[in-house]
Amino acid sequence: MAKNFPTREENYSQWYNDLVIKAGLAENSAVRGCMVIKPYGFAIWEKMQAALDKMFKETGHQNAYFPIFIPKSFFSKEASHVEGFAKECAVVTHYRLKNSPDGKGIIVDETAKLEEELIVRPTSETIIWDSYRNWIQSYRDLPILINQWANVVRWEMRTRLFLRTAEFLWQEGHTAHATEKEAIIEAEKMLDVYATFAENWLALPVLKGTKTQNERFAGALETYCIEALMQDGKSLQAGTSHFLGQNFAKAFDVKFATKEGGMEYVWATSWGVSTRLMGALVMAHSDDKGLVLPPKLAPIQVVIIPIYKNAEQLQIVTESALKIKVALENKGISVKYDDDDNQKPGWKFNEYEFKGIPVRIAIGPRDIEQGTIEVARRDTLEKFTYHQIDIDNKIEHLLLQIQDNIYTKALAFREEQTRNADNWEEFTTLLNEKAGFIYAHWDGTPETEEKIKELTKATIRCIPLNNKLEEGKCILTGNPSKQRVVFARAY
RNA sequence: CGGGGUGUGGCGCAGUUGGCUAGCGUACUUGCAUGGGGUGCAAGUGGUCGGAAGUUCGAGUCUUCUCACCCCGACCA
Repeated sequence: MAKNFPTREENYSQWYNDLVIKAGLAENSAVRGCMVIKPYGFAIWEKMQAALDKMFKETGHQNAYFPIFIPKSFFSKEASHVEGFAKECAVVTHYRLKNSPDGKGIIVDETAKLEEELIVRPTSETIIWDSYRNWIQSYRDLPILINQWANVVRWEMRTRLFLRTAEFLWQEGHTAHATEKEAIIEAEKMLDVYATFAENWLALPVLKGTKTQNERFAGALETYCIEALMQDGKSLQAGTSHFLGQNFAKAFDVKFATKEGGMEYVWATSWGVSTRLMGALVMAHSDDKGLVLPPKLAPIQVVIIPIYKNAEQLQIVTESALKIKVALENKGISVKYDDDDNQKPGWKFNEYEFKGIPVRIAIGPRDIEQGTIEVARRDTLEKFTYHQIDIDNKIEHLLLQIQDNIYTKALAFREEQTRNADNWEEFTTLLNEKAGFIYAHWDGTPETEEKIKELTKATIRCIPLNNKLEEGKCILTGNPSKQRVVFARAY
């Protein structure tokens, strides 16, 4: 199953594609650009959802659901929003099919043309703000803190499993506030939620920052983002949170009566993370032997493999194995006991390594005699012999250690791949040799950013929050600059 | 959407200037042995060669069209 698998060194992009497919996370479907998320991949996504959903609720948000279809006219109400998404929208024009007159298959019934065409949502700001108009009259109705879990469609030219697909799953938060300050605090708070999630669950260190004007969300006044570094030195935008100002309130005429009796437009935010996080998870931690999953997101945290020569031995081994399984499960650890007789232990070892199961326990007759088990950890590929006494606490502790180690390793990698460039030559040399994050001065103009992108394919990933101010000269134009920004090639 | 590449049992591949019954590895099924790092031996199942049309006595092989996927561009909150 996992043979003929390229190394990261040989072909990083092939390594990723093969890994996603061969580990059973997802596959391509009959529809171009759309993926099938398979049970193992979906189980990981569900764990992400559960953790995020809890964090959203803890910060006062409620879930709701808005339609997948958006009337075309809604879409054009916010000018920059339309401009940003128009090129990648799927459009519903008819609502009926009929048998083809020539008897060959089925065709669109031209008489069933929609009065107003519907856009399949690429994001839901417009349809949601159209509802908010009816929900908001007074400052007493604010804030509105809503999240929805949904699928969206963006007709991408070039797709890759999880990283960029035509249809993807995500959550989108849409909030409405009485004041600018409150909205900005909300946008920043949710960015923090994302960063915390990335670090604690995905074991992925992220840079928090704001986007430049060029990279900003269509319709936003400020876009906050978390950026993560992948093992090939490219950056991946892992989540965004937008301060939308009053743009959508004005477009959809959402006003509220203030305490003082005036009428004001509502302030808005939106924020989202998607199944792209699955791609980030894979690319950040996995190795040439397959997936490496952080324990907190692994659908199976521990696999137990029996070693035996005959039915009699299997029975004895199974008895011990199941005791361990129960003890671990009582600790809330998810355990699979694989007593499938069709595969040999060696085959299973490789298989579970490929699937990224954090901890593997092997137990055989020798262990039974000695009261031990063999424990192997996926992240370091080390093997240990543990006494069975107090095994639940030991494994629980080991899982925490693994989670921690995966994060530490990713952080060390990022630090190693983060450098300063003080002039154009240093900048291009770094980009060509190592990529990674490059802190460099930029004169602050969209034109310069555009030019740098043209010349090097590197973009400004973010302007870090709480960035250190420092006088310098733009690496391209030599114009004065007050701070370094983060450049990288990106997904 | 432009340039390049690949489509042959589930997966990975071979198949010569068109020629006979389309082959190999792996997986799968069965049996026996084996079992602490992808187990060995033996037998067996499985393919309208991506699809359509054409050239030909004869097409996996040649021609045209088409579809899908991969790589590089363009595009990408």
